[in-house]
Amino acid sequence: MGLLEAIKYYRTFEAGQTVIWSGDKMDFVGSVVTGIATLTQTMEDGRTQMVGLLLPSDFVGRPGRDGSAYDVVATTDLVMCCFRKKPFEQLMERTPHIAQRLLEMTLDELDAAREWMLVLGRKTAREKIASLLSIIARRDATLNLRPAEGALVFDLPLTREAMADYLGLTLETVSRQISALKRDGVILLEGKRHVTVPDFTRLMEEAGDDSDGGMFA
Amino acid sequence: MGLLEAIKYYRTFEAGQTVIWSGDKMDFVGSVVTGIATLTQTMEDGRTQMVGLLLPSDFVGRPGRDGSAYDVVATTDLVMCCFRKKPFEQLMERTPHIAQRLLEMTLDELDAAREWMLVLGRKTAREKIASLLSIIARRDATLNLRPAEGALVFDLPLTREAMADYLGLTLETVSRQISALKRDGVILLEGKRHVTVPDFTRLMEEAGDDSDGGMFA
DNA sequence: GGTCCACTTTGACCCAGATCAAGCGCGCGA
DNA sequence: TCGCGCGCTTGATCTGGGTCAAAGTGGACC
Repeated sequence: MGLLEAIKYYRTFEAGQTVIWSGDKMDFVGSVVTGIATLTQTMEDGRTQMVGLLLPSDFVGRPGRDGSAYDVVATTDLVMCCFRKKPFEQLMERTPHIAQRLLEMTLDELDAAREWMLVLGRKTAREKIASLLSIIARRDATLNLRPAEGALVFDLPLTREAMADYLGLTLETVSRQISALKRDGVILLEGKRHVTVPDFTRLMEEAGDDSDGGMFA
Repeated sequence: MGLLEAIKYYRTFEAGQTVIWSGDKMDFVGSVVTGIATLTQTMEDGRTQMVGLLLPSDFVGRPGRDGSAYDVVATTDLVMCCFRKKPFEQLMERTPHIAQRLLEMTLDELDAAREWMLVLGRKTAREKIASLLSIIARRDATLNLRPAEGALVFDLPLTREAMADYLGLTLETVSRQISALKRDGVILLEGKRHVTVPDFTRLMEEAGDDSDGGMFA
């Protein structure tokens, strides 16, 4: 929509910077252009759980709600494309296709969240790590249009601690399980972050996700 | 919308009956009228995780997808109001407000799913049980328009096993923690299912949710 | 080149919750 | 009325992952 073009603007954030604090008023919505951000919830005693991983093209914000329910943090340098909420909402009223597109994206996110509930509730630490790696590998492959054949290679966009927050584990357990997967030849590591997956099917099996890799677009 | 009225029909299911199997083609969408249904995912080795609890007014199905990603099971006798998918989708094209309303509901579900990710990933067994009880109490109170003051009374709509599936626990742990909450006076039990919460604030504290009970509409 | 600091790995030990195994109680059908 | 079965409780034991502690990277900045 050209109309959206007219009211958009860009914001940039440095790695580590908080985009929005939970509870803050949020007067814009937007989407990630480049970089990675996370959505996290925190309990009073400091326990935290990541509830969303925002990659390029993902939508941020909630039309019809004033405050953010989560902390949004840039984990890498981040560029976002933003729209002030008011005009965006008005535009949505007048342009049905925006709501329909947004509905589709939200349903995708809901599916991802439910997939993640299975991971959090029922998988072992090793399976959790394998699940996260396969999701990152898959999304990375689709974003960069690399063929999902043979060895997959990518960089982990998250620290061990962020992975732990995503998976409901401690950073020590994350580190141990990654070492174990490396020892067992499921992955190869170069430095701390650069991962090679020689056999994606093997990784899927380790994730307990067997069957094929359907499920995600 | 009167147009929706024109194409709706009702289906009933008995407690325990499966409404849709994961992977099946689903040629309708709909919403719960009375009774309770669950959305669950199952791994090949039989581990299961509930990923949604459908109470009256909740929407089932996904416009724009053919198969169901989850098992949908009636846990009580169930009445659903259904629309064949094709006409519903066509109607959605022509009637923007339906998509907007659906978007709102989906965003609410997404929030609930994210809340649940915190429960699954970071809470202790006792906190998980308290969280589930407080959610059921809250939804029950809003549905039945009882004032949320003084003692809350409700019936558990789930077996211990279903609660375990929701919470990522075993049914033994669920049973033990419910006994513990009873012993500590957080709840009173009459029979296996009838619960009285003498002090809702206390329950919220046990859930680790402190602060007030905002969050849900 | 050195030193700092944030990130990571690894080890030793412990505990919440899983697993395995009996029993209990209540509703239902014969 | 009896007994059968399903849902639930309770106990004993085991273990995956948490906790606490210490050391190993490596890159950024002087």
